[in-house]
Amino acid sequence: MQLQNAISQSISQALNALFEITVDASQIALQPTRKEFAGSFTFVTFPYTKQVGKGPEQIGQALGEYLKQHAKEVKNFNVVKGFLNLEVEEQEWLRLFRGIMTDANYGHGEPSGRNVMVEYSSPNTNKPLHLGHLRNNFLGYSVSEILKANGHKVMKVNLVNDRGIHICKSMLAYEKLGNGETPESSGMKGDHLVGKYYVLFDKAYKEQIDELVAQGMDKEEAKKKAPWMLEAQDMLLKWEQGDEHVVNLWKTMNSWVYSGFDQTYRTIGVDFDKFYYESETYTLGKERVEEGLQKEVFFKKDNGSVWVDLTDEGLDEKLLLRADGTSVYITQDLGTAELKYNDFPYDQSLYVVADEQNYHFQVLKATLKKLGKPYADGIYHLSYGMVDLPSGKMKSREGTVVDADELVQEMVDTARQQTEELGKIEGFTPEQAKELYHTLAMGALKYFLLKVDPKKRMLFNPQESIDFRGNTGPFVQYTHARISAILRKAGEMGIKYDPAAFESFDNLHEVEQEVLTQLVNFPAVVKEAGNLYAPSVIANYAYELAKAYNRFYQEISIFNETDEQARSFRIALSAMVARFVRESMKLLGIEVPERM
RNA sequence: GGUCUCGUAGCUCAGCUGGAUAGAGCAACUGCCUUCUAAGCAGUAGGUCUUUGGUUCGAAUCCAAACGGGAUCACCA
Repeated sequence: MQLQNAISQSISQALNALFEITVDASQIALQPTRKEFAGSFTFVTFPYTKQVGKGPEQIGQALGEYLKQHAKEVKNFNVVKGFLNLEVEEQEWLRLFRGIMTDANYGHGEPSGRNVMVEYSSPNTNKPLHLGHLRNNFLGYSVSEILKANGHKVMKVNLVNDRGIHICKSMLAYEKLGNGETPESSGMKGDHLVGKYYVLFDKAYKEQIDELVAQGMDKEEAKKKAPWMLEAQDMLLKWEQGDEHVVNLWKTMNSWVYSGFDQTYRTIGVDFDKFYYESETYTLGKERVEEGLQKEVFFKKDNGSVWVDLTDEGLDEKLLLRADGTSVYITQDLGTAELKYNDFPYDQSLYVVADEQNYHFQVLKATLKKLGKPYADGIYHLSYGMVDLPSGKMKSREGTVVDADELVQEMVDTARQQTEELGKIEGFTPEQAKELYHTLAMGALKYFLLKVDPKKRMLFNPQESIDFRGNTGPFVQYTHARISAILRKAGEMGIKYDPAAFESFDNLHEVEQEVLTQLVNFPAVVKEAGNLYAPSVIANYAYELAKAYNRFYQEISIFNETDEQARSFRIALSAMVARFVRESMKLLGIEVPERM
């Protein structure tokens, strides 16, 4: 970073000295030099030909000569067409490297003073988590870590969707068919037990519809008139009236689900600073509607329903309150936005929610803007695509889902199998082995879901289990394990590798240079990932870093090196790679093993 | 139909605010373990960057249109 800035400065000066044109250093973009050419940074001269009145190669030559003389960082240069490739003095690289070694905070932004709230997970309490939720959870957790690394204060929240007709469905089915079954009596995890009754409801409901249709009823009509649907609606009404029996059932079943979720959250390694429950927030928002009516940014229709007109924003009119005065989905969100802001005055509020709700969040933001809320601008919908199966979209009700707990278990099994096949399990206690399998399984899974741009839909094929080779989590983890072995050995041999141990080393090998370039990039990568809310940027970086290191590892021997300074440098380089692999993976919520 | 979004190798995906001959992994094929962990490394092969126009010295990248996939447009959540 500083290196590039220094060179940009010099180029700015050179342009001024040679051609008498003024270009601010911040406007001078350097790009990494392509592998085929000598050099580290490339400056493109085409854009300046008009201003200067000379050809691109001429400019490149003149600039190169000037920089070689005047810029201490520049060792040499070459010009290919309009591309000025600059070779950097090795001492500069090594100076940077020593700086990184002694800066424990390297790559982490200074405290920004900005507050960011990240809402993610936000499950329904009527069914267990599935693969789609995993993408959500990993994204939310990782983005939070990345934002923290950028110096922001982050609050992770989970808005639990614990009320509504869908919850009543599983409650009703349980009452009808449950026979007092409990997680203890059935041996099922609580969320799975409740999910079972949700599916049972749907099955019975469909049969009832078919029956009514067979009796000659219209299908839409049948959907509304099916007996269990009517009963579920009745149950919802009772719940809202505080009916003791219904509320108790609700509490019981919810507690089962929560203990199930807790277990899953622990397993997958995500957590939250605060929980909101929709059962406590669903009445909020009506004051906001009232406020909007007073400010005359909302309007009332003849039947008493309240609307906001967003046609100027390219959206439609949107209902905010029903004619009977009850709230709809968006009403609640208006309320919770205010509640969240009061709890934690944020500069930004991220909602990690699937892209099927893109429209909803546009409306939410536009509506809060109409209300003149100061926090409206900070609202950002971090939208992500569905995870598709080869058979198409996942649907909980139809049972065509990849269950999160099952998937994790399968990954653990695969990890065990692979490790055993490779014979890498010697010297592990059973506990250590178990821990390793879990680390690898979660590494593979998280990396798989996070390396892809969130916006894109992605395909998951359960038949082809997630890979442990190539561009994967375990590949990166493996690199860390390898380095750990080296560091252990260096420790046993008593080899020092602090900056003083390679003080006069200055003979960088090409592959070492590449590793170093990657290390130097880390802060820029963290920043970019933070600006874009993109864990994929980090994942790709971790992969590139690991790849560069593996090449170095293969080509250059460390312990057979007779030059002590060179040997120390290589160990130090390894140690730094391990450190930034670990830090990158931490930003993805992935742990790295010492041995594997 | 309106709006949003995606379209890059057989498959899954990278390609930052436009730059050189478009990159990885998987799958296929070739080499490399008596030397720091082969979950690795090196290599071969695989492309009309959906199409057509535009802007530019220069376009996978920006703009427009078309085509194709997906989402959404409820007094559901």
